[in-house]
Amino acid sequence: MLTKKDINFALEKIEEMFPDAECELVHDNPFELLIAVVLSAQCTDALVNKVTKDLFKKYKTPEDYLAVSLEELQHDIRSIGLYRNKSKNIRKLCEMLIEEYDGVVPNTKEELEKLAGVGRKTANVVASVAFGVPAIAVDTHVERVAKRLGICRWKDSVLEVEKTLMRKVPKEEWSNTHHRLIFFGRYHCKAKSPQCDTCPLLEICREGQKRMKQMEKAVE
DNA sequence: AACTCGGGGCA
DNA sequence: TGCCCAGAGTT
Repeated sequence: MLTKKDINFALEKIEEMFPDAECELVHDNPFELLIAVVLSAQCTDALVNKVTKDLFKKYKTPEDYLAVSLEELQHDIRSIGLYRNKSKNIRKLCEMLIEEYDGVVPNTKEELEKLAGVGRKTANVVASVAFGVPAIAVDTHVERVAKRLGICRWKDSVLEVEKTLMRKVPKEEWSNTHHRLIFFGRYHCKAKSPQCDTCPLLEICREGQKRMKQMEKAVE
């Protein structure tokens, strides 16, 4: 298992690789960010941004999403996929915001996660990006990277990955950490083709060293 | 713990 | 043209 020192080394190296890693979703306010992150499940930020560019001109408030038919909302977000579930969740989400929070997006992870369509990952992203709450959002990229590097065990659940990261990373670095790991996972430590041969983290990476040894054996 | 939703991106 | 995916809800 990696030490805190190793992880700090890894995060510094990743920051050198991706100095401007940050949330790529377009958002002018917490409500728009919340909608954008809910829509982003299982599709790229670029695709979400393509949809929200027009969506946010048409829908400004929770009331706006409830003012149109479900079919109309589905049509407006259809190009991102999973649109039936997401449109229903957004309507429910907006109802809850109006009922329980007077139309204002709550600013804690706990309150956010209770909203429809909002899981732990979405709650953490919104809390940290919109409200500056210390949080580490663990998506498939972060999970894969943490497990490959050896920050946690392969069998760990997403929740365990998050807890381990929070334990081993200083709190003031939490909000930066998930963006760094997401970028690293997306562009370098890819699911199918990790680029270990050019990776600055190789010296501390459990999976990377294993792969390089296999490469050497294959040559012999 | 496994299954479902889904159009778009990419090999 | 077929495979996979920046999650969350349901069973």
